[in-house]
Amino acid sequence: MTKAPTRIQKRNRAAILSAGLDIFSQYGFRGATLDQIADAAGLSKPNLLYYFPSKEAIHSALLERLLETWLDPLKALDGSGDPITEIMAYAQRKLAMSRDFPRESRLFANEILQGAPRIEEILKSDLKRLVDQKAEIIKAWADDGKIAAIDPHHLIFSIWALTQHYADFDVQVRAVLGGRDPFPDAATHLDHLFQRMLKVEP
Amino acid sequence: MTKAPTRIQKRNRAAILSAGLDIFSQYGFRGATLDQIADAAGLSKPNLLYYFPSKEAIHSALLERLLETWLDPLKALDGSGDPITEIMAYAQRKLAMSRDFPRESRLFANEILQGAPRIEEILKSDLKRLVDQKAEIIKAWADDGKIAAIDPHHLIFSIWALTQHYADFDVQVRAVLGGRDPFPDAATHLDHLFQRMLKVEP
DNA sequence: CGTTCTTTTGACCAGTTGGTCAAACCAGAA
DNA sequence: TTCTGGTTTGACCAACTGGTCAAAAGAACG
Repeated sequence: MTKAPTRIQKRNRAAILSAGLDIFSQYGFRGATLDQIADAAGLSKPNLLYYFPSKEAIHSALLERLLETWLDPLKALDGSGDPITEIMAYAQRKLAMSRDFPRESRLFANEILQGAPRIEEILKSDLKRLVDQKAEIIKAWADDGKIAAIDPHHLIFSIWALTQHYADFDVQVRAVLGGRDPFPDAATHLDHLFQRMLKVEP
Repeated sequence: MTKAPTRIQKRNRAAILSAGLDIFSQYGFRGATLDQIADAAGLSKPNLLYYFPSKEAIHSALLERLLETWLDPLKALDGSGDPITEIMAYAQRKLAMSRDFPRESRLFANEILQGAPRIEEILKSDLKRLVDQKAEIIKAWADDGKIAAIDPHHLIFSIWALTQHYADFDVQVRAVLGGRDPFPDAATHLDHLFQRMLKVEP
């Protein structure tokens, strides 16, 4: 029977997770150190290990929380809605996540770059199942002539690529743009792009 | 005056760079260890340090070689060619690079994810200059009605995102596709996509 | 106030890390 | 064959790594 967490526990656990997100999303699991995370969280290393039993545990907690929310936008894609509206809304939701949760996006990117050792099974089961199911919906729309004929899986990959790029490659994007905020323009750009991509030929 | 490299030097330096590319592209600079690299290169650690003076030196050599070839496809975009052909050829060249040099793509991704500490200045100067110049060309095409009106910078970002995704997120893409090779389908998908994206409205 | 439970810390540990060095080894030219 | 310069290695080092522990310091509550 686990006790209810105290005020201090809540604060410190949150601080550790936020600090861990900062560090892990930048350096990956291997490149991050407990000293860095403890420092960023404003705690001593032994104190940090009082709240999480190991480096692994912090990372696992973050990945778990991430996967939970990461797939929600795709789950929300509704087969009974208007096809083009649905797909474009999904893309805009994902772009908003890149804007509002760039660290989560980079944590995920880092995990995949390292070969996804900790989540490969989930990708092959849960993620694949979800994507296959939504691809089915998109295929039906295409077959019915409601959107242009397009490979559903690669359409989903394209949405991921186009939106996550603005979080994962943020420093490059801003360097090229001379420091300007890319997101407003990115939103209208992707809007135009998906409109043209999906519109049925006259 | 530097001597010409011997046969052994050439072989070992190449082995080290290849091993370094393997390891750095997976784990990033901080996450990679000299022992890993030496092991992958089939050399002892002191022997490795006989050819490169430090971990930094190996990484720098790789980044330098990378940047040299990484921007060539964009440089080749020709303002005097046929607009749609030129842009689509650029996208296909970049996709081919994701297929043929995925480690280089991941090395670059890792560097950017970590905040690009070693190449930020180059991004802000050389890369920005090159992109601005090519964006100029694309803008002229759009103004002349030769391609659809589209934000040139974000068009370039889109090409980067859509193509590099297949290298950087390879394990995710393959997991979702059940292990199938994504590249043939990706090529035709991107072909259709850019065709629709760039075609001028009738 | 004192007691009990939670929280924090300094000292410490074994294994790993990037890097050094002198000595040994080896290939090839004379 | 010997000499020479390039090559390889084992032993070593200081700094850092993830993690432990007992003891000290705070909260919480009657």
